[in-house]
Order: sequence, then C-alpha cells, then structure tokens
Amino acid sequence: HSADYFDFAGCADKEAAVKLLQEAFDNGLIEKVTYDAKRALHLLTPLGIKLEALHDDVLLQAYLLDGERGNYDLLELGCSYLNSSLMADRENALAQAADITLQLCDQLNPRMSEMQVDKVYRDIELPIVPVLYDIERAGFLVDTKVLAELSVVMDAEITRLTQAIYQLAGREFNVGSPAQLGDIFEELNFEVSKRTTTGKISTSRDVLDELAEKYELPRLIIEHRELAKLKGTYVDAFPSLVNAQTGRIHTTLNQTIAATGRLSSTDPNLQNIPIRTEMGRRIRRAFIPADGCVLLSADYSQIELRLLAHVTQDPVMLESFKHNEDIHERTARAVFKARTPEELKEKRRVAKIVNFGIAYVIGPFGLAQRTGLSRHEAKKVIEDYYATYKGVKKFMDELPQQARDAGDIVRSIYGRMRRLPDLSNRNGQLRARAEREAVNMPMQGSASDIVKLAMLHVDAALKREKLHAKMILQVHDELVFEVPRDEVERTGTVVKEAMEQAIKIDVPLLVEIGLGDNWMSAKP
DNA sequence: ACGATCACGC
DNA sequence: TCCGAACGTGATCGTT
Repeated sequence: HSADYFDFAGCADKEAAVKLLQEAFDNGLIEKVTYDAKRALHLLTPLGIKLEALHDDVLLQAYLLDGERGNYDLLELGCSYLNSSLMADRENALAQAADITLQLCDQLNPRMSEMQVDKVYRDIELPIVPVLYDIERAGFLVDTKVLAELSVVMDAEITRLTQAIYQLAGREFNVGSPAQLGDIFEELNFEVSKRTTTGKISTSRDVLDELAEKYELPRLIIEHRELAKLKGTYVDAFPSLVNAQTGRIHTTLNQTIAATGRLSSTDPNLQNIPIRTEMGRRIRRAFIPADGCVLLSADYSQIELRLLAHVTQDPVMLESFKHNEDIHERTARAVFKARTPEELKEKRRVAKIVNFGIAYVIGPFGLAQRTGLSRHEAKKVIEDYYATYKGVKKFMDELPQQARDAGDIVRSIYGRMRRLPDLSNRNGQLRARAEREAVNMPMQGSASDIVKLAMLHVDAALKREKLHAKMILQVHDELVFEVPRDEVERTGTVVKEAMEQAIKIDVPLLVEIGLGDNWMSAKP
C-alpha cells in the first residue's frame, strides 16, 4: 500500500483529471484511507466521483482514541502519534498530508484494537459517514416568508419592551449588556446577592426570576432576552443560510466534537431550534417538507432513562419499563407516595425533574432550584429516590471507582471510550465533576451509539424497501424524515421497526412517530 | 481574537 | 468556603 497525491486545483484539463480520479476512487479493490471522509464525499460527489472501499478515516480514529483532544489537525496528529523522523518534509504540503494520513492509519489501527474501540469504529462511526453526508446534502426546507413575518412581529415587540424597560430603569442603556443591566440593578437598589466569577452582579435567568417576584423590570428583561435571542439566532440568521442552488438549509453534522459520542450541528445548529415557548414554536413551524411530501419525526421515548435501567440493572426500573409504565408516574407513586389522581398529576411534574436530574447526578441544591422544594425537602427526595431505585444508587456509588480501576476510563455499551483523568485528581471539585461525567457517560454515550445504529438500520431498510423518504436531521434522540405523501404509512412502519430493533437491551425501546406539514406539528 | 455571560436544544 | 446538572452552538458584549 502507498500514499500518493494529486493536485486537482492546479490541473489544466479538469475533465481528464476527473476521469483519472474516478478510476481510482470508483475501484472497490483499491482500499482508501482518508482524513475526514465526509469532506471527501462533499468534494468528490459533485464531480460525479464515487468513493468505494473506504477502509479507514484517521480523523475518526483519532476521535475514538481521544474524544477530548479538541485539535485534530493532521499535522498535530502526526506530532502526537508519529516518530518525528517520519514527519520529514515531503516535496510539498499535499504530499506530506497524504504521507502522514497513511502512516497515522498504520499507527492508530493497532491502538484501536488495544483500546477496544475498533468495534464502535467499524460497526458505527465509519459506516455512518455516508449517511451523515446524505443528510447534509439533503438539507431542510424553510419557509422564509413565515420567518420574515415573524421578524417584523418580534421587532415591534422588542421595541415596545425596550421603551418600557427604559421607563422603569429611569434611563436608557444597552438592554443586551449584562454588565450595564447590573449597574441598573445597583442604581435601583435591588437586593442582588449573586455575583459572577469575575465579581460582577449576575443577571442570569434564575436571578431575574427571583427579582421578578417583586419587580416589573426583571420580568420585561426576561421577555426581551427571549425575543432578542430567538430573533437574532434563528429568525434573522436563517434566510441568509438558505443555499441558492437547493433553496434549503444545509447544516454540518460534526462527528468528532462531543466527548460522549453525540453528533453536533453547526452553520446553522439545527439541534437547538426552539420548542419550549410559543414564539419558539412559531419558529419551528417555518421548517416544512417539500411539495408532495410530509415531515415524519421519530422520537425514542425516554431512551436515556431506559439505558439507566439497563446499565444499573435496577429491578424496579427494569420492571417498570418492561411493563411499559409511565416512568415519571411510577416515580411519583414510589418516591412521592402519590395516591389519588390529583396527587399523581402534581407529583409527576417533580418526579420528571428528579428522573432527568438523576442522569446528571443532581444534588439537593440543584434539585431545590429546579423544583421549588426547599433544600431540606430536596435532600429527602433524593434519599427516597435512592431507597426506591436501589440499583441506581449502587451504580452511582460504584461506577467512579470501577472507572478508576479501568485507568480513568468509562465506556458506553458499544465500547465507546471516554477518558476522565480527573477521576484521580486531588482537587475535590474537579474530581466531583469527573465523577458526574463518568456516571452520565453510560447513558448519554450509549444513547448516541443506539441512535447512530438506528440511522444505519433505517438507511438500509429504506433502501431495501425501495422507499423514497429522505433522512434530513438527527437531534440526539429524534430522526426527521421528508416523506412522499403516498409512502407515509409504510415509511412510518419501517422507521419505527428499524429504530426499535436497533439493538437488544434488557428493556424495550419505544419509538413515537409523528407526521405533519411542519416540524412543530410533526412532533409526537 | 478571545473570554465571559447568557440562552436555545436534548 | 465554594459550588451547585451531562452534552452541545452561538449571539453579544467588552476587553485585549
């Protein structure tokens, strides 16, 4: 095997060049090693060149060996993993890049086997590259007319709020500046205790919420911030991101960013489109299907809590999911002793917060803040929770030491690895953080394994069934498809089945399917 | 250019 | 005494 390079940009006869490249890339007998295969697909596909026999991607290899190194520049990787004598300059940068890529591949493959991340690499990360590429290329259709109208409405509302804020503040200032707002709070003699790490008065949401009980100004600031955020980040930003050729928005799905194996989305981030507030939902309604199509959203129900049951083997939680109970209701009854329907309704809300909080190893302080309970009550709730779900307690207690014994490493169920050197740090605060990250990894990491596996299975199933649905987005536990109207029913069945059977664990996986003429109404 | 702060999602 | 819930992206401010 050998590394070679070809200077396409500096090539006079592009047509002849493409033909040459095609012969090499199309040939399934010639195994290819890339640095960033998804980018290669973006370059090759528009030229009509297929990439066959993708054998390795050193970018993915480096990520799976160390998901937190942040810098995956090819030369940096070379410095880390190659003997410096092998980094000798070649005739030019292209030649050196090709050379380093192949050398890295030879170095990293044995390391992957050693660290047992070859399975997640071969079964998940490498095969999902073309699926991610297809999603990026497909794009999401956005109704820019809806956004334009929304922009006008929001602008008027922001102007109205700004004037009212000036009135209450007694003078004009930059409402968008936390520092200037802090000064105003001081001038008005608001009792503000909380400070930021740099010593300034905090104007964070929870401070505003507290002040809002007594004053009008913070209430208006909260409204202003919400609108300014939604308008600036989404409504006004999206129209310029519509691709002129396709008329659609094409995000980039980053495969080598998140420490837990999740994808991330940039330019724009389509994984944080609002849904909570009414204004937010109006933005979501601007995301629509193409003519003749419907949007289909498929959500894993409680995937992280199901994984909590699976990895902790907690008998109560396992049984609850096996009987397809509402886990929040179960918690409301078992932990909060809800008996009547009224009690159940009220306690379910808090139970839900606790259930999710557990996955992040929430403490009494955090739980109190999010539920309105006193710290004392919150402490009691957590104790009761662990008394009910004893397996969860045992897992939380034992996992950090297990991870230390494994060399400060935690893994997802598919073998994805996260290094947490701070598990052995003498600084208690850093160590506590690492312990929370350790406990969270089996859930969040395994969830991302499963969703990626599901994407592979769905992709294969749609092809096998000759369905024309296009996968157009992944949002951690949700897949979004654009589906021709006459195939909606069959597609729904195929998608649900492929996702629910993506992997066998000790609890059933449940997928909820929703259909709609926009992303909001498609949410189940 | 960069850190700090804030707010959106899961 | 301090912190206080995991993983992300990005806008804005204000300083360098």
